[in-house]
Amino acid sequence: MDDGAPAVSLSETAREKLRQVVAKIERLEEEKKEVAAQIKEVYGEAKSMGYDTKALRAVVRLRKQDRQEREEQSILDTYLLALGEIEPLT
Amino acid sequence: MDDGAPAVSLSETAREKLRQVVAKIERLEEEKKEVAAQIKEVYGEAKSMGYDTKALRAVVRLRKQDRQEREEQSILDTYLLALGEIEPLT
Amino acid sequence: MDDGAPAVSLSETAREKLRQVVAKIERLEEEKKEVAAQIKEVYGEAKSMGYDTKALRAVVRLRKQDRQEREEQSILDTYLLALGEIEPLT
Amino acid sequence: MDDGAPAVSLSETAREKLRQVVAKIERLEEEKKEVAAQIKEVYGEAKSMGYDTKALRAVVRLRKQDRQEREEQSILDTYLLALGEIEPLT
DNA sequence: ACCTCGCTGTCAATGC
DNA sequence: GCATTGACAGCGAGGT
Repeated sequence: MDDGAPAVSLSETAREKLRQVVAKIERLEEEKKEVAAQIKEVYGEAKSMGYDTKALRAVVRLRKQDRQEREEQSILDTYLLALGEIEPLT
Repeated sequence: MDDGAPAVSLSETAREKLRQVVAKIERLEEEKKEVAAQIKEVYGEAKSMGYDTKALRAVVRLRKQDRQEREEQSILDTYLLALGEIEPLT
Repeated sequence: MDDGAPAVSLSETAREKLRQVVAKIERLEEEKKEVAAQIKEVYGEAKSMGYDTKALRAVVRLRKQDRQEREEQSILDTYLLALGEIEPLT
Repeated sequence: MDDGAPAVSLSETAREKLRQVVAKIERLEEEKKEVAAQIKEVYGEAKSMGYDTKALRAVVRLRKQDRQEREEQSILDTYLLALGEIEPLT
């Protein structure tokens, strides 16, 4: 049963703090939404310029993957180097 | 470096087992696809009978939500109350 | 303003028909859900048999792609080439 | 057959334009990522202050839903009424 | 360490 | 036809 009554009460101070937290999150989510809209816009413009959107997305995706793989590799190298498993380029 | 050569080999038995697993998954995905097609079909028939498809989908969606939403409500109420959500949104 | 009152009324016959349509859709969606659960189950079993689930999913995905794909790849190559991401065949 | 050779070539001008488009998208995605990280951070801080993160997320989600849902309700009510999901205003 | 859940990004379908 | 919206699969974080 849920009668809608909260199980606990919050002090006014706590409520105020909570409000701030939620407000901050919502503000940031709004920002994120705007940036997402801008990205969409760029794809839209590209499309109306004759670009193949799907391929364009694929390019961006692949480049991201490559970046990640390289990143992982370099951390890995750092570790291996630290462990003396590989030699630095002399 | 990845020369494309597998790091390990599978016995014939293991290969056979793998084949079976993949086959089973693919068979189930096929089934799922068929059911999805049937659903689409029903909406199609409904539409050609004059139903407002969008509204129909909304009904189904809402009924599903209603079935779900019946959890965590208590703690939630505390927060919502604190945020003044019990009052109309300004 | 939405006072919750429907804009139009439906005859009893129409209501009955509507009920049937919704029921049929919900039944099919239930089926679909079950099949999805079975797929998940297969992956689960595979995992507990020592399979690398992520790799397994990749296999299934690639096989599906192979079945479909053999398009757009050339546009993609064009883009990647333009960006210097891949090398032309010399 | 896909031998990896692009079907078409791009002029230098076109290549430059493509580069710009991709660069712009990547820059915006970077921004989005940063904002997402900030959001995550806020949740993290909230948690270390003793908030129930799950509930907090639920609050944010519900408030978003509330802001949205205020559409199509009229036709919808007709259908829901027919299905006995809601009662007519007596 | 595993598992669940939520989020994100992609793809297809529908309406304008 | 394009734009919007919804569905789905994949990934990652967080909790147990």
